[in-house]
Amino acid sequence: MSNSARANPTEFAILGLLAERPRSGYDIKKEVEERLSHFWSESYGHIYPMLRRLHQRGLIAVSAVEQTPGRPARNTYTITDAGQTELREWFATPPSPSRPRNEMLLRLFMGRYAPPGVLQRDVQAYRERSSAALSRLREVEKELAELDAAAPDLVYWKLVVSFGTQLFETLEAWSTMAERELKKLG
Amino acid sequence: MSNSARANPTEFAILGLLAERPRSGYDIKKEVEERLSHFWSESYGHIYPMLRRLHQRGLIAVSAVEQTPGRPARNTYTITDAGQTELREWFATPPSPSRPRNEMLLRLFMGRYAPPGVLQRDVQAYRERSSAALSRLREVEKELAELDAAAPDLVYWKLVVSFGTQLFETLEAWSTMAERELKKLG
DNA sequence: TGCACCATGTAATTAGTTACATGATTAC
DNA sequence: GTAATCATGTAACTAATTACATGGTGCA
Repeated sequence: MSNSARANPTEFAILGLLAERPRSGYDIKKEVEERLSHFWSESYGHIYPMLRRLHQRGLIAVSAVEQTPGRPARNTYTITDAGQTELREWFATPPSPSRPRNEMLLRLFMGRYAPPGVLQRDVQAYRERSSAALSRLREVEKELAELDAAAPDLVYWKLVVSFGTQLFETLEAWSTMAERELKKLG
Repeated sequence: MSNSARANPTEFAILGLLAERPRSGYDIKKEVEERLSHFWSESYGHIYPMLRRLHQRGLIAVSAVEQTPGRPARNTYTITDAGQTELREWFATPPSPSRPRNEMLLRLFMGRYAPPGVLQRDVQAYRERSSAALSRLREVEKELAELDAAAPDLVYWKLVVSFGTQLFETLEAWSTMAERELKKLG
């Protein structure tokens, strides 16, 4: 109902994080990077204007918290009841399947025009990123295992993390194979 | 060198397809859908303006081909030598890692706020899309197997397709598991 | 002295989608 | 007759990034 102009997923990423606890714009960005980075991303240039919009729409409240003197005031945003409602209503409309855009694969598809060596480097970099993401997620997995089994988020977080580990294992394996194939070409 | 404003991958998707053979804007869109859809996407609203820009920069040439009378003329675009050079130079700058945006996972991450049943439907839809993509790619795999083994593109296309099959197998498996877990929650 | 981090935000730009507009042909 | 496909494009809009601007704190 609440005629939100149009469901922008960024809006809900923010609302969802604020539903956990109040945060500043800076915190939100950090949180996205630390906990959502394997499936989500946001930039300051998107977060700050969006916070203002959410505030105008009454979905979040702001409080300027003075910190240790001299430091800039921290704007802390809290989700309102209207925001809670909006968040829950978001789930009613199914997610739009994202149109994929994998530049590395585009290059590989056009491999015929690539100077020698380039694709091997591309794939290698891809593998390295996949491996790094994988080790990071393995750590997260351990952290989750230590959480209280009754935590209401645990099931969901485990699913999200296992998505990541399975995905990056596959990407790592594919990259290794692809590197080998490309090397054969000389 | 050729000071291209900034490397826009869409530009190279188009240039790469035109390097294979001359095509119309309509053809390009179809080609992207039929052959690149598991890792790339383009819309008319992006392709047509981009074709004009590429033409202005001398990277492609146009010829209005009259067809059966009454039909609109088909604008056929051909890559120029400058375009060929540009395409090859593109490979010099490494691909920018795409920032991920998976709305289904965002919803799952915030699963605590979801009304019952919603996430199961989300994941189910995700699995169905993965399965569909997988069967499509299996067919493509068969088609590739029948191609001339000496075709210069074959190695690259096989790698791209195997990326897809391995990816979607993983996504399918994960979805099946996730559906089961979510069902347990009631 | 300099770097990393804390902290907020705006401006300019690009990327990219969706909706609109038009109209013929072909196959059912 | 009606739906799908062929075919081209523009206009309006939204999403989102990058670069810019500012300045303090704490640590090595």
